Amino acid sequence: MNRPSNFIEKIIEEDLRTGRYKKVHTRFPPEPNGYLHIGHAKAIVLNFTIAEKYGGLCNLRMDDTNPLKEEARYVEAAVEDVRWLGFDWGDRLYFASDYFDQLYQYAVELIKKGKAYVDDLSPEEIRRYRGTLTEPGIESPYRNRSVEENLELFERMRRGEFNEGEKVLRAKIDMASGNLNMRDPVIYRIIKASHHRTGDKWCIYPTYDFAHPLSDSIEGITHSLCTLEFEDHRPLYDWFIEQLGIHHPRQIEFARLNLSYTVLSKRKLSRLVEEGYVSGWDDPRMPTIAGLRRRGYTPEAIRDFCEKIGISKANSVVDIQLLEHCLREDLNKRAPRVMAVLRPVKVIIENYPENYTEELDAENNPEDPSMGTRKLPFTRELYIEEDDFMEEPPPKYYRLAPGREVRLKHAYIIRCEKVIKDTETGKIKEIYCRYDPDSRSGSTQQRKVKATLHWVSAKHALDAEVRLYDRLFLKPNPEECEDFIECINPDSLKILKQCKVEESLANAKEGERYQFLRVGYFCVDPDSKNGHLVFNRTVTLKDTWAKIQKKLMK
RNA sequence: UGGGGCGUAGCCAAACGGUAAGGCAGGAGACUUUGGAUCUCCCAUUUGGUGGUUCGAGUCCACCCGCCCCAGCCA
Repeated sequence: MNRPSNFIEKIIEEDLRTGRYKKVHTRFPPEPNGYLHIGHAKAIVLNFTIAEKYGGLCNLRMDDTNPLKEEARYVEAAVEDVRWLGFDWGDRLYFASDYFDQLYQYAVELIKKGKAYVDDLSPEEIRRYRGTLTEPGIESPYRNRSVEENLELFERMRRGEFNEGEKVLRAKIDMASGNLNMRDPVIYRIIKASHHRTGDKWCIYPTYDFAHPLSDSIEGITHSLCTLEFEDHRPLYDWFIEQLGIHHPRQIEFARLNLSYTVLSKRKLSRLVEEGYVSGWDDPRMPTIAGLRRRGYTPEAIRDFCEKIGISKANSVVDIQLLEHCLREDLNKRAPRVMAVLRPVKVIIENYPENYTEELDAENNPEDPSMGTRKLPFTRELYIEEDDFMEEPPPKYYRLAPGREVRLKHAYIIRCEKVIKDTETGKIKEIYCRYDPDSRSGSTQQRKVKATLHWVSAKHALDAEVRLYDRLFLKPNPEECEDFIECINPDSLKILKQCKVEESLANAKEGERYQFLRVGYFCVDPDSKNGHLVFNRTVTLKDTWAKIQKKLMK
């Protein structure tokens, strides 16, 4: 077995060695109140890969203890996302709500042991009685009710005899504890709402703090991996487990993921969706798994990223460029190359015969010859990219310009003879060139030119819509703005409708990913229909000219 | 000022008490029929600080400094 790759694996190996646990059983426990995002992916990858590495299992469990916030559509989305990432939980898709009967019994047991009581204090009173960070709390006047009375009251709570907020069940621990979580936390509350799974069976629901550790125990989880903010809930979880004398998982906390130029809190992501700043949870600018998928990310790239960032207890912000690096690295190996011209300008090859089409061979992926080749039609009239021509080229600009020669990818070397401009706007309308018939790609002649351009045959090219996505936020830390909404990048989406793509893309299917030569990686959006191609820009290629330009600007 | 954590490069992150891995970003160059990819080289005399223990300290001890989390009947 490989060496432990982080502190959690070290602990697990120690536990296995000392016999504290005989096997490893983890779980990924999302609350179905929103879509899963890249931060969840970190936890998913961690839990599933650890289970696999140590020959154990990982459950998928919905922590659905609050019917006010949870919805079935979110569980469906979560299931789809985890599966898409490539993980398998067998038949172990569980729900905390499956344990409501058991949890109720555990609560009754605590009452019988004198370790829980029904409190009549209002929410405001409970808050006031809790004390502050520096002062101890005050015990509720209802704290010392008899076991019988508590049992009866709790049963009546269950039967719906009280209103929401009228009564709660609290653990009886220590109102003077320095750890606020131990100051008699609420473990059951009255919520008269129907639950997405249990319907109207219950009107009292366990709190997360009660349900979570006990659900882990019920499932026989050995290592409960969670984020740092639950570190000081651990004594409470241990307390429940010990009072009840049941299986004791070991909780280990790690730092949650933060990513530069993005927000990863469900509250903020919901706001982006609800207030319409994005088109939905799966908008390609969203850091949700669904958004990344629609953007064209591969599960492999996301998993690789999750492994590269490591696991520790230090709060950190990972540079989004690392995610993009993992993406490019994966796509470079697998994406077929095609030619697409985003901002077309016409090129006419004066010395090329009219009404003549030549079929040129083009490799589908220079990184992987097994992906084969395809035929590309070459004709007298082509489109090239607007930025690939400059009438007055600055230094270090190697592309087409009057009198300059460039190669057309997979085709010939052309020389620019003259340009026709729109007399009114001054915009370049047509570029007239001559080609060198002896310079065809693959021919023995090896003339060198400084640049190679991508192109499409005007007659054959297909029209396409291309959506250029950029980062959603302008600042590395969107929290810097008073309201993170003000940090939104107004140019995070640019739609280009006049793009020209090579005809081989005619049957491109939803979700397929391509490299548009020299431009970037793109994938077919679900909005794409027969006769109306829509591509999303997944990520650009590294553009060294852009870098040179940036430097010259300074 | 109570409790719980965390400080190793611009960003992540390794390092039985034995002389600071790796990745990203950045820089320089080679190569190139994608200015892509690839390749080569550079990028911490020092681990928040100060003392101490030790032949030897990022690792052990003491004190100090800084940052994060907790006062939901959210998770």
